[in-house]
Amino acid sequence: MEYQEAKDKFISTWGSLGSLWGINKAMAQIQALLFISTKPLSMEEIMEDLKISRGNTSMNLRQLMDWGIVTKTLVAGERKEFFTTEKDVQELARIIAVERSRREIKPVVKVLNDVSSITDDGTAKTKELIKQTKALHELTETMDVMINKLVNQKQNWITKSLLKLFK
Amino acid sequence: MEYQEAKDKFISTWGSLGSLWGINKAMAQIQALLFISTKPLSMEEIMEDLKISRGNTSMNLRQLMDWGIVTKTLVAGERKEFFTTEKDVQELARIIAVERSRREIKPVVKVLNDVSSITDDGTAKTKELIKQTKALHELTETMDVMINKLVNQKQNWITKSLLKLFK
DNA sequence: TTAAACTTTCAATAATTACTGAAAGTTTAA
DNA sequence: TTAAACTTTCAGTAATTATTGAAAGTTTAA
Repeated sequence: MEYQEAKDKFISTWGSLGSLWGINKAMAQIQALLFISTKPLSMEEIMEDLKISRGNTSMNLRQLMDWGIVTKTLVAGERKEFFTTEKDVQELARIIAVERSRREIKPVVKVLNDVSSITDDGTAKTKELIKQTKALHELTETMDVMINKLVNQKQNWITKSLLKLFK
Repeated sequence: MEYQEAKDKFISTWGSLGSLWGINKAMAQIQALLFISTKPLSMEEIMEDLKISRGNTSMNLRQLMDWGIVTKTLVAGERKEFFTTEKDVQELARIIAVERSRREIKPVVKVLNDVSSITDDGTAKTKELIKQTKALHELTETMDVMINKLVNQKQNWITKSLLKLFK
């Protein structure tokens, strides 16, 4: 396997993986492309490399910037905009964890809390609903706390956590 | 908010959440319904409650069984099949974690390993591809190991882990 | 056996989600 | 200013994914 094949394989795998963790294919592919690029890329270069339209590129770059994963970079002497992604995997993982917590987990915790707080009318089904959603609420919240604490350890957090868990 | 409203809210929230962790809406809704039910439910009851077709119900129940989250239960004196879901949230979380590791993480680790093992032809771009995919490989593998070890602690694993991490 | 009760399969279709491309908008250099 | 260089927006369309429903398949009781 030589460069081009390996590159394509990486980008397409990362792309289809994206949908699993809640971002779309193009978004994940753009990030992947930037991740292995040796220099900032322009919209033009991204479109050409991934064979996607200008509109699509623009929209997905914006989303990546909203996530805080990609940033605009100025290149001396160039008028157009260039883009780079966070290159440190641990930092990348931190950003993603925090964003997912904010976007996905927090809203769910809220709903679970609301649902589990309905008044107990004494019926078995109400009791079961309360009991189960309470358990889910507690679990989800614990996991969210865990993620947010882990992530605050910054430097080398994943390895550090692994060590802590199994020493 | 009384029972029916709370129930609907829970089922629809869980349903839309499903797509975030890689299962479809109907599948997540069926699981949610079983999760708060006080007794095993038949296909008929599930269809009616969620207003989905027989075919859809059948296919998604199968998937839930493939995941190991839902099981068939026999009800005395009844010919048709009844279904129940794992009721313990911690056990549920364990099953999901293990399955996701197997279905999603493991294949990615393999691709990353393949890609990062290409021969270094000395060019900057090849060096960058190798370096970055190696870093990603290492991280992904560490996280996978972490998940699998955590999950083997069985009883009360989430709370235990939280304590370990922050004592 | 057979036929009723039930479940599964799958082609057709609906619903959702992603993508394009051209027009509108913005910025910058002259 | 203005016009070239560039980016964003968004209605239309394409691609993907989920759902239906009816036919085929299976099981069980008589």
